[in-house]
Amino acid sequence: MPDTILRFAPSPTGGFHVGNARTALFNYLYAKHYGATLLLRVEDTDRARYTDDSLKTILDGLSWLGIASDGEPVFQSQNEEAHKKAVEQLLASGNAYYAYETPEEIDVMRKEALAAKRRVHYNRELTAEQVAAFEAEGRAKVVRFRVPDGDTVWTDKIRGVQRWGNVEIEDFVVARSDGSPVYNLAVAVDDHNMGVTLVLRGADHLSNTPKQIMLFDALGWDVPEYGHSTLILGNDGSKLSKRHGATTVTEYQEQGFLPETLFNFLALLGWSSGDEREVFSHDELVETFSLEGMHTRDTVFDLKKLTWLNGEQVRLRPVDQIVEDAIPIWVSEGWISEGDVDGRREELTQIATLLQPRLNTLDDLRKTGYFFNEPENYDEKALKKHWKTDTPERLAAYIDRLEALDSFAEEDVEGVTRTLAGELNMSASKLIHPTRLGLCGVGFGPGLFELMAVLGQETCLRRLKKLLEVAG
RNA sequence: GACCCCGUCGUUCAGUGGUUAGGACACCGGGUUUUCAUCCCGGCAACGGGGGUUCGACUCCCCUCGGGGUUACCA
Repeated sequence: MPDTILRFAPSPTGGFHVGNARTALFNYLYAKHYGATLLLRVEDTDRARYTDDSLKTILDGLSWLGIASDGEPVFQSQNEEAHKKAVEQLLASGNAYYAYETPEEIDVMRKEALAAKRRVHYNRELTAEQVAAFEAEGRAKVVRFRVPDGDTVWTDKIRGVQRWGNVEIEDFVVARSDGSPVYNLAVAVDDHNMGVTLVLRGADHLSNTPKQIMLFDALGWDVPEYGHSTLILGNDGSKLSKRHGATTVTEYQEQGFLPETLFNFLALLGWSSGDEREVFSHDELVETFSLEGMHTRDTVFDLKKLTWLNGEQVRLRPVDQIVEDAIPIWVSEGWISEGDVDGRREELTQIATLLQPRLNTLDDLRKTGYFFNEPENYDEKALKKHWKTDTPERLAAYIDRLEALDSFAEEDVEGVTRTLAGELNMSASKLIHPTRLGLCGVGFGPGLFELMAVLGQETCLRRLKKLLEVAG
């Protein structure tokens, strides 16, 4: 049994759409799970829309996600000779012909075809005189594939037997009037030349498959196997596009989602393990993946679930990794500088430890300025709720106690807090809430005592005194 | 319009002839906690409809309805 060769064939004409990323992921998982080869082919034949930037975005996205292909990428534009040769072969064997219809004529033919409920019939049998006349006229000609009679059938690895009546497919263009190859031809030729044996792609390619199979047949080549996964939908049920919000890997990366989250989430969009597990690591996914788990039902991209999953993945990361994630964000906020990092690593690690359980996205790290700066104002709601008439007096007493502490470790701070509360015959929360407000400016955050220990005695005292001044 | 794909809670996955139709996200309660988050407990909520087949259908078949995709000298 020959090795399975897969390919991922993005077209660098824009961002790295999550749907494409998912296709890449399924190919990758298949390759890793079943021990196949995954090739990367860059479909750069649309010169008008191609950009280097887009190619870089896709390549960066793949490596960010941890999706590696085997060997060097193939650039479709460099296979033009092979494409042309195939077109000539098709012409020579009578499987393709020159068509001279003008766009205007095609327009009319389409309307007729629509009215007659059939496909467009192009003139397949031009006489030598007609050809000479068109040439003399200087009419442009394209090469069209002569779609044979009968059905095109394949057994889809995901959907089972698929049958298309060829009458539903009009003679499609394989080479433009400038001689350049059109998509389906280029794909068939490249897949053949790269030795591709299994094409795994989205359901949006379902209608291309019979065309490509016919091309393989006409060229006398072995037809690869095909498997078509689902479509990713927006929340209104239509194919996920810009109007639904973020659609590219890059955007999610920028919003603070982790690569392992996308990797995990994308896999769940069109595949499931069969059991109830949903949180997977890279290795678990490779191990658990199977073609049998692939779905045929389109799935909606649920941002809420992605966010939840990201929280799960954040909690799975080692805290040192969270520190690394946080550093560039805190630097960009101006809270720390690159130079600080090495000297403050222990402190930063403590902060990350407190933050990790309550992070949904890395972006949440941008709301943690109180670890680095004094609050500039105090949340009004929290102030109203926790600032009573006797609060200043109690806080003053609390400050005295804190000032007297020799050790500012978490348990010492907690001890002195509870002791004072006991002496004043009140609940510790009467101290805790105003203190949090003074330290953070907001009414929520990590456990107060661990927070205070990380901030340190001096900082806590300074901030509490300021609060007393401003609010008291 | 034609062709194709799909049809279980709002979303998602499981269920493959006999189940109180299960899990997750979201949502709503409750517990834990100094707050938030985490965590724990509980609740809400679905087999689109109609015919068959069968002793028995969410599961099989047909029709219908609904949603989506494709219908290019884009990829």
